Amino acid sequence: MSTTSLGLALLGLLHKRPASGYDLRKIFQSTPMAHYSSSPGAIYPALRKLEQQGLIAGAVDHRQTLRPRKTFRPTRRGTRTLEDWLAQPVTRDDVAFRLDELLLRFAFMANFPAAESTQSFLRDLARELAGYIDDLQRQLEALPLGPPPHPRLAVECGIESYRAHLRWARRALRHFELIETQRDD
Amino acid sequence: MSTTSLGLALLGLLHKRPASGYDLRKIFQSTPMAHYSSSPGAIYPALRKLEQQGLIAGAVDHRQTLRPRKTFRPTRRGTRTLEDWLAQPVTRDDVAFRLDELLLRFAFMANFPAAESTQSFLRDLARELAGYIDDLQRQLEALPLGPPPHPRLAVECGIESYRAHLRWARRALRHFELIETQRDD
DNA sequence: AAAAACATGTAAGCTGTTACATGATTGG
DNA sequence: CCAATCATGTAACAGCTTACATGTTTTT
Repeated sequence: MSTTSLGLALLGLLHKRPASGYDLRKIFQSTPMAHYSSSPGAIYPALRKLEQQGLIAGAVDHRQTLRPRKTFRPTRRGTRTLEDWLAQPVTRDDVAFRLDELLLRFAFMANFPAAESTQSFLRDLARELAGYIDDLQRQLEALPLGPPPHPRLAVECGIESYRAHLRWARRALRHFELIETQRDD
Repeated sequence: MSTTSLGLALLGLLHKRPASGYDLRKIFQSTPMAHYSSSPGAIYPALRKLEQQGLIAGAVDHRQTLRPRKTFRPTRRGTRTLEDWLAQPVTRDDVAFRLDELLLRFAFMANFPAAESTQSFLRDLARELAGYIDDLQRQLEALPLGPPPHPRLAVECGIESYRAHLRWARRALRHFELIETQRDD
């Protein structure tokens, strides 16, 4: 029943712009979204499943071409599913295991400008990132001082990557807060 | 035929210390290696496959307990497979899609102190990270200036994360170079 | 003695990969 | 017209998740 990560990615793209399976594959190949598979064996079945769930609807283009070209767009239920996903709380597990998916959610919020959800998302994200960094720091302290230095260095790499994400989240939050005060003028 | 990512992770852990399936699951649950699944349905079949490939060998402990406890350790072929993996060149694709796996490789190099491979690994890693950051920068420049700012911010998040990795790799490299000169004294 | 945790596994089902198939359109 | 590329898929298979099964040791 539930919608997979790939399904939500497809739903988000289709909400921005209706597209065919081939269009979507090209997007996955050519943009930073390349982390999702562009293989036909993944995308076409995922589209069919979304259609069966009533989250997207396909319309066939007959104009000017013999070969039909099927263009998909989200149904109202699909849009609601997408909004629900974007509004999910940010958990520690999301931060630890699905950071990419969180960034994807953030990117898709661009198409729902009404909500102030972007700011609360970034606040929650910053809070969970800070908490997870503390966890990692504690794991680091528990490690032997070596040699070899590799285990400590590997954990330090993770910590620094998460710190970079935290700095980014705080900067992005300031950016949106600034925009808001400007708009109030 | 080929060995999966999980298989290599298991092989690396068993090279450090022979262990049973349950031991390995606990490691995956309790350490920064938690990104790999700790589900029995993943680990036990993976161990059996490694055994069938002749990369690990299981020995049954009968002492003091009715229920046998099967402890695995790598065979010579398994150790060679592990070494081959650690010695693989670092590619752009590794950096873009399998950064976690690269970090795992780095961590396992702790158990092969003979090789100076750690340093060449870090040099290659830094080079590929720098190249990939350039790619992302170009993708960023190709994006519209918005609003909404989300797409650009998302790409910037990726860039900053990769920059953090690059700084780490350079620092780690200096660390090993320093150790080497100290040892030469 | 009962409950909890230890330890090892299996089965069903889903997702994604790789490789292939098929016809349509476009460029030389 | 032939080749390449566009566009849409299918089939076989591998791997993982979830849920369950089973017996053992330890704790209460």
